[in-house]
Amino acid sequence: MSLDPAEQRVLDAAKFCCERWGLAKVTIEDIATEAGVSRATLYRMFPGGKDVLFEALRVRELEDFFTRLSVHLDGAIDFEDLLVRCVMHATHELRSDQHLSLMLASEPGDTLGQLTVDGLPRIIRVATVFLAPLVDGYLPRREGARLVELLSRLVISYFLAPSEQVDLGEPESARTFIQAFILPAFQPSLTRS
Amino acid sequence: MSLDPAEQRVLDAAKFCCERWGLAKVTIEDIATEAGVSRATLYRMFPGGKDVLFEALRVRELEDFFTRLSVHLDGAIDFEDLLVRCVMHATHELRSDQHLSLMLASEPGDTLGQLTVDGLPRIIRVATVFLAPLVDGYLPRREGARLVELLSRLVISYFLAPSEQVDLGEPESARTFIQAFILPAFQPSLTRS
DNA sequence: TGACAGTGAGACACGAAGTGTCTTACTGTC
DNA sequence: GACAGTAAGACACTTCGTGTCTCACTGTCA
Repeated sequence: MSLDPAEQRVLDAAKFCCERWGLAKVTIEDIATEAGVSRATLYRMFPGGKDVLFEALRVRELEDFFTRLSVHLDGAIDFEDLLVRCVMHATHELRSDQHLSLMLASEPGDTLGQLTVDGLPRIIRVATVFLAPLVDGYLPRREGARLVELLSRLVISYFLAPSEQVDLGEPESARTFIQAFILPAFQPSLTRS
Repeated sequence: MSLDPAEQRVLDAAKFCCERWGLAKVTIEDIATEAGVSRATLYRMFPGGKDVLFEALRVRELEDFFTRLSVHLDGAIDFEDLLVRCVMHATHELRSDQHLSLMLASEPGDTLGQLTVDGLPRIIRVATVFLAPLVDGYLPRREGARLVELLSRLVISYFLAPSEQVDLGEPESARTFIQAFILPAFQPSLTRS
């Protein structure tokens, strides 16, 4: 979870190299050089090499994402407001993520995989860790997890393929969407509004 | 000299791949795939592989450069005007060259080498081929070659490291420069002004 | 001063990937 | 129907990246 400064530097270097050369062309050597550490040190920090390193990078990025998101959720006045803020600011975060758009442009296949197929379980896991406490007041634990998963899938889908009907980055549109498709499904389980 | 369309496509692909991944990371396979030809065809076109291919690319870029430059030199009214236009538009070309600035940013070492150490003789050679006919009316052949070499070196130097004193992209500054440092050296050899 | 943890440098074997050449089969053209 | 040009892929060879290991060095604590 908590990484020391040297490990953070290595992850920064990995991110930088990845933007510069693309995941497919980066070598451990590139990252070590960029981070100013030796290859030996890098393997000591991330035993398993490239896979483990990029796994750690994705987890860090994801945690940063939800940390930034959480800031916008604090002032939510009720359940509906919480969900609207959630999908809206998550959408904004995704749209303004430079690294993500670079990766989507240069290596669509892998990056899409990280958002949909291979990476989605992790996204949902981290989303649940961060958001579950916030919905805990409104829904039973199990229902909360279902909700977080549903919202994660929807936000990603609407981000990747924007809809003519719905723009989850717009407050009104997001509110209408939440009211129409989300709230009804969870109304029966609500412990308070 | 004259390349067929397929060879042009391969060179375009090489240029594109080079911008995307950098010279160090590009493979012959990447270029062949990008150009939509097989590796065998690529080796038939450029026997010697990567070295020969990128050599051909540099020559083509250089010829394009001087072809574009020549357009601006046609209306020169006298020797001084010719030289001023020459350094000014060459400077403009260099400054607005997207590919060049990408390469300078991503691989400064190699790119600088192509402008100064390894690549300079070729630059001077091509410059002489293109510009000698234009100065032929004013200077003996041998003096013309000396002049072209001198100007090439100066334009590149001022492009790479801009001066506080001189901006060869500015007409007045370029004229003052030519008058002060170039014309006096070649005045004695002038066959007409 | 001496144990100690962390690091850089580099050797090493292994496997993956890129290279350059070749053969074969296919396609369109004259 | 000969022909030129090409894609595809097999091939041996080389280079490069990987993961592990050892050793020497450095700064930090006792």
